[in-house]
Amino acid sequence: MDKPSLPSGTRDFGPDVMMRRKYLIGCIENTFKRYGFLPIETPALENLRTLQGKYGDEGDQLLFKVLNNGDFLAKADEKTLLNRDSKGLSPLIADRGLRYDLTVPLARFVVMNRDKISFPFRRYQMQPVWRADRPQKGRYREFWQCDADVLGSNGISNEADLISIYDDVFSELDLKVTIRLNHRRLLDAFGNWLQGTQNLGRFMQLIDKADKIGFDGVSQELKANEIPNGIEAWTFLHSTSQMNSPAAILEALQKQESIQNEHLQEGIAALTALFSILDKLKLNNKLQLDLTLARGLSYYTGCVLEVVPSDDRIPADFKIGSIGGGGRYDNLTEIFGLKDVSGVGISFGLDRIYDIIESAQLFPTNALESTTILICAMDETTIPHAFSLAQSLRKAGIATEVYPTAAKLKKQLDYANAKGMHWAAIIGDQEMQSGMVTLKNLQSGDQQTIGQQAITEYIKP
RNA sequence: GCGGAUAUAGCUCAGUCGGUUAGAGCACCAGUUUGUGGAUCUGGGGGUCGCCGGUUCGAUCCCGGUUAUUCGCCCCA
Repeated sequence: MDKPSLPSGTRDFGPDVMMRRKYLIGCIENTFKRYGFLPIETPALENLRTLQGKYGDEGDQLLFKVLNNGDFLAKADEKTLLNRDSKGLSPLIADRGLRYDLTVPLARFVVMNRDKISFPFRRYQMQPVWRADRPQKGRYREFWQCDADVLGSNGISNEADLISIYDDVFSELDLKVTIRLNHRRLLDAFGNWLQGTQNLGRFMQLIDKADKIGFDGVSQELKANEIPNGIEAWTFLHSTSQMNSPAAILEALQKQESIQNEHLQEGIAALTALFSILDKLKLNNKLQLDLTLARGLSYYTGCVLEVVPSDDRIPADFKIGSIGGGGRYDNLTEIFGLKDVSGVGISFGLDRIYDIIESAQLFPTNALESTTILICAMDETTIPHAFSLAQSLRKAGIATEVYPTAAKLKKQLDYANAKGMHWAAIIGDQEMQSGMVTLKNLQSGDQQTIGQQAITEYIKP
């Protein structure tokens, strides 16, 4: 018999981990609801046509494809087969794939259900996604995203709402983060200076690495890639980003002659409006207008957002990258045949948030609580009685278990301890005859014999 | 797609400069006279030392391959 194993990049979650994941999920979901978002779910499988071409070339390569059923090779082209041409063959044998994120499925959903949706459509979705990436620390092949998106509204106030959600959730989780913000239009404005959109795309890719390789690293890469005016543009961007107020940054952009065009004005107008709302909100976490933030996903067209942890309690060597991201995408539904629907959304990377909070030991201890009381029967004949007591406790909202056999008391109490229970109720001959129960506090060790009705009052804090 | 590291009990890991019965802690089971636990004690079960091949009288240990895991790079949550 083979040893059982898991596909790489996937994990089982035991009860202790699940309790904490549920705590995170609950916190995020409650916040989404508080902002008026409604849930949807979509299938794990999507048609590959839906997924392909939305995430850039790199993204396409990371799609998990699902082999067709039936005798698919019979229909395959002979040349392709004989040439062992994987790229040519794959469209012939795989029509479906696992979803890569929740945004593209949302766009498909909205297009298909446009008649039932009233816009602006505020939906949230918390489901696993899959990427055929090389697993490493903080990177899994199956991981959860928790998304909130607004579709069908251009208003920049939506961005303010979403930033506020980020702030609320991480405040509630007691994790200090920095929310980075930029606008694609501001970067688009650099197109002319860099002499072309291709250079601009490469430029954005390179400056996005600034956190990792620093100012000089990016400069070297720009030089190596021979981006026209790349160094000049980067030097300007970098120094401008150092300024501490958004107003100062926007002003500096206005003064830079090489980027004067309609893109720049559009971006500045949007951000000015956004900050006029955000100025009225009290945020607990740092919000940073960072012109070097580009973000990889190719469908963003407006604001882009990213959340990075910035909490002192995280061990210094625990580096894991961003734990959330989002932005505005103006044309995503158009690909599926619905024009003029702008979308904006954010995503929480549940698994990374878990890893961070675990590393900083910020999970509340009560996130682990499970069963409150164990009923221990001393012999088989008292088990039915134990069940009737359990039923009344459960009706009172107390999580109750009956130990399934009349095992030795030591064993039953060991079990209660292992599950972190607070109470044990012991029922034997003595209790049966008197109609009482021996109630033991497993933390203090105190115990007393009391009437069955009194238990509920006793246990409830 | 590229590079590094690792692979021994259910888990975390020792170890053998190549040599007879491969160890520890945790977990599990049993007992300490049959109704009192959360690090009492005693005992017990459990391993073709990842897989295939080579060197050798002899390989868990050395060498080659392979697979898996893991950490980086690319990219990303």
